Amino acid sequence: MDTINESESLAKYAKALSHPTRLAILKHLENQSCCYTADLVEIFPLAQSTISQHLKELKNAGLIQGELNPPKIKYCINLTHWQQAQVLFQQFFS
Amino acid sequence: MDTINESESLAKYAKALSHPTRLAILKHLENQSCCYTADLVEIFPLAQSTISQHLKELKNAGLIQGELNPPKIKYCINLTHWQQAQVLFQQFFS
DNA sequence: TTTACTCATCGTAAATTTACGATAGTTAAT
DNA sequence: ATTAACTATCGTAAATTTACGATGAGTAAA
Repeated sequence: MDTINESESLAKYAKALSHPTRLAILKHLENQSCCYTADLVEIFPLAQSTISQHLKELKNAGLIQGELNPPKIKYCINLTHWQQAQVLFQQFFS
Repeated sequence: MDTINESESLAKYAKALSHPTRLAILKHLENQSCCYTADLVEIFPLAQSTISQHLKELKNAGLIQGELNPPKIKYCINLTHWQQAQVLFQQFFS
């Protein structure tokens, strides 16, 4: 990956991490490994649609992935991109 | 620092890093150690006011600091907060 | 004091983000 | 086929972000 794309990817990941709710969702996914939207709606004082929106952004950034488990959707961390983000932040700060 | 403040700090740092221009500014400061606003205006195809705005956000996030060097202002990385951010991201991804 | 230089701030417009309630879609069970 | 459960999407309003040009503030030199 060239420098330009690295920078764009890093900005993309940083944006995904730039909201406390999304950080908390990721933190929760780290502990639980996976969870459903409804679990998060119970935890956070936010509407279901708002949680869904945050999940969508995390998914678009590549940090999580949704696995169909009808009628639920099980969200997990996307380890590949997660580790890529880890490396990019690490490189950036070193 | 407790978990709540850590999360807020991390979100704040992530937000500062969430724009490619700001990433590039920080990258440049890493290499040059310091620079002036005018230097950045020459490098980036953006108005001076826009650069100044990005610098203000980086300063508010604590990642850089401005040192008066009249009539210029020399911007440098704030090593204390920089390292704090580094640790927070590192902790988050581990 | 005037001029020149550097940078911040103001005012503003367009785009994006964040939140909500309401609605639609999907699948399993009845 | 209907219903129930779970989640995404739509529509929308308020807030924030990003960009610009214009203006203002501060200092050094003439």
